[in-house]
Amino acid sequence: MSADVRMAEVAALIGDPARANILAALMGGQALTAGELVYAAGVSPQTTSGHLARLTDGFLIACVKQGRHRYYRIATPRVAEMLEGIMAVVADAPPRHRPLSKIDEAMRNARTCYDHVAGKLGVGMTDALCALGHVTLSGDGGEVNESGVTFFQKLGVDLQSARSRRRIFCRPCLDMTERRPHLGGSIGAALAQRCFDLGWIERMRDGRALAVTASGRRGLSETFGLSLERAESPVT
Amino acid sequence: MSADVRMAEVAALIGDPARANILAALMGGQALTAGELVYAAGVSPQTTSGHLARLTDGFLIACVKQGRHRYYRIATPRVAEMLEGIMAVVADAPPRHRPLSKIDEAMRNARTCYDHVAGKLGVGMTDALCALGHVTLSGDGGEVNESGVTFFQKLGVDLQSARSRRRIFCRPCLDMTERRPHLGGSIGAALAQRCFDLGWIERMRDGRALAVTASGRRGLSETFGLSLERAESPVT
DNA sequence: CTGATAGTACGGTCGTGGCCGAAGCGTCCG
DNA sequence: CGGACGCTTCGGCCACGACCGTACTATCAG
Repeated sequence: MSADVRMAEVAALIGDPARANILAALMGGQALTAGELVYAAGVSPQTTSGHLARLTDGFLIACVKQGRHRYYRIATPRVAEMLEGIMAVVADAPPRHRPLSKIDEAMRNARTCYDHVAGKLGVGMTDALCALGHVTLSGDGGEVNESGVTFFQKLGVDLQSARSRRRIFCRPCLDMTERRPHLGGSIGAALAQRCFDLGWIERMRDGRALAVTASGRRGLSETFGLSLERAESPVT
Repeated sequence: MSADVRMAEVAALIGDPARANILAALMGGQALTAGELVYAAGVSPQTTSGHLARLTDGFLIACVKQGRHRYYRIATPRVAEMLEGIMAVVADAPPRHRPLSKIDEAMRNARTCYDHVAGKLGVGMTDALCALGHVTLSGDGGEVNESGVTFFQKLGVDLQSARSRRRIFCRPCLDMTERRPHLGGSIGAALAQRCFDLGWIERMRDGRALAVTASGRRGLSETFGLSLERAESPVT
């Protein structure tokens, strides 16, 4: 009973549009300053500050001071997973009025989803991994096959740190825009990290959207057999 | 952007105490009548009815009419997983004021969590499965080992229907009261179902709490090596 | 020191939404 | 058919909380 009340409190924190915008922005995986979050929230600085304080009190986000800036980030991976869960329900249920074509083209192409890759690129890589038999995804879970272990090691993905305890974990994360699963979990995070390290993808200046570099285009084509639309060239 | 607004809408639905109580009650896995949910919600029938309408509109719960009753249930497994995610965050973060000793003894001992077993019993079974090497759980995922496949088959668990696509899925679900993971996912559901079929556990009259029967005590002891406290005898 | 920028705290206004009483439908029973 | 029951709809009351204007506290640059 008491736990239900706490559930309501947490949900109510997420249930305000301004706060939801803030959390969605932070789901990009980067820590952002209060000022940047003012822009994301779409309300005044004072109001945003209040929201940030409440989210911090509720342990949904954490704050570090740095000079005269304060950087906010999602508090824990568990919080990120919770938000993914909500977004999955949202993406799932409703052919509601707008089919949300207002989302930025670059965002739909490639973006981060907390700590892994989403959008057309994320779904494409995931499809390739499944098609090549490296990974098997079911409706609500998945696993890395033998060939996948070899594949990831050859690619230089750090499987060690991806095994949070004993075994690599791998799970589908329903893509908000594509309405199909992309690779999440610790293996998804490790793969994304490796793509950054290889210089295949870079964050665009708006933070969450990703640009595929020239070497990335080559690498992704050779490794995953992906041929990417011209659209992802670093326009901005 | 538009997706964030929808996220806020869904979260706001959960963010009301009365509605959170309703959803928590339905997380027992059974469909309940509006009348029963009035009791769970803790508000008047009219108000509850309004809440039920809003939850239905938001696709979080579904309703079937049956005679003069209306049975409500969680709309989809995805919604259930979302709620589990929120409860995991709640159970995770806070040593808040009350260490919630107000929860019913029977509930803490054994209860359903949507479609699988939670509480001391659920955690106990899960620990046993891990200790015997049948199942491996990591922080955010898990898998059934070779010996586990044999074990479950011998127990009569329907592995076929537990493979939602190709492979059995298995994941940890953070126990609200025990603060440790118990077995969730489709394999958790199948195991719970088998325990019901074997007559090892039964729902107590309040719906969510479970009673371990005499044969259940025997079976759980032989199969999992669990020795249960006397407390779970069907008191009510 | 002054001025500029980043961020927070306070106080008052206002709208959304939760709540209940009363009343309205369907369903079942004798 | 009349009445009880299950549940919903309607209307009005009230409060919580989101919002902004103003004012305040850090940090940095010169």
